Amino acid sequence: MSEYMYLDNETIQSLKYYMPKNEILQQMASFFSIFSDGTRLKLLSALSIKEMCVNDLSKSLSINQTTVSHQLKLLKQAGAVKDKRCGKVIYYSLADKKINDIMLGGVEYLFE
Amino acid sequence: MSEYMYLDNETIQSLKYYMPKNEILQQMASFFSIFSDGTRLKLLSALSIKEMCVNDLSKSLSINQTTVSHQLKLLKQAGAVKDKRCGKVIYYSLADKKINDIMLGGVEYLFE
DNA sequence: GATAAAATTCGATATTTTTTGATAAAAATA
DNA sequence: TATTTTTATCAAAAAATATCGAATTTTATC
Repeated sequence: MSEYMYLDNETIQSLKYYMPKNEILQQMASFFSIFSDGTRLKLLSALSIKEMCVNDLSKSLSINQTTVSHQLKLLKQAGAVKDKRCGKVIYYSLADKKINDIMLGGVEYLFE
Repeated sequence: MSEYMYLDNETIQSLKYYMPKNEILQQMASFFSIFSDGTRLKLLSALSIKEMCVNDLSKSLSINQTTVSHQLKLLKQAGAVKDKRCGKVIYYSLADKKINDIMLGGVEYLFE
């Protein structure tokens, strides 16, 4: 059994040149993992309607406050949301309209 | 402390009408989880170049053959890849060009 | 039918993720 | 300053995932 079974040389060269490097693949995986959890998608969907504080997100979406805080932290680290403090309240919002576009891309693939 | 803190009625109505239902959010999460793993992204990237069989993917990408098979199964269940048997070989390929577009969307968000 | 090649399933393990209660920290207010 | 409100952190339990060797299944070929 040779190293490759059915791959032609041209494809092997293509793989060599066009495959993203492991580090890039890891960054992509981290980015998409943002959207791979229902709780986070729920938070992002809500924030696409209006900026909100932790407690209102928790109450309106029926998610434990600690969980909301934790997931918002992940979302912020990933650059998907930003925050703004007004007195004792911290308002969260989508960091970029593209975040919503990516979610819509998923909906489109699934339901169209 | 009232049920909501700073949410106005208009936003509460918007949430009621525009928030995706939990089942939809779960389906979206499942879909995006496809792209949330480096190994799967590597497989999808390779398949975006050319259809390939399990063994060639394993050899060319240096991923354990069992792992390749396992992840391809997940990718197939999620509708991201399709397969085609030719004799004893099963060729895998992207199910839809959109799968590649979504990966490119991630690259774009990260690096542009 | 026997053998070999290719892919899948199974089972065990290790790792990561998610969730949550308790608690702490930050800011406003009395 | 003491208290209340709002959010974040910590630690632990629960759940989900990824990987890989061994065994099994499927198909082709001899």
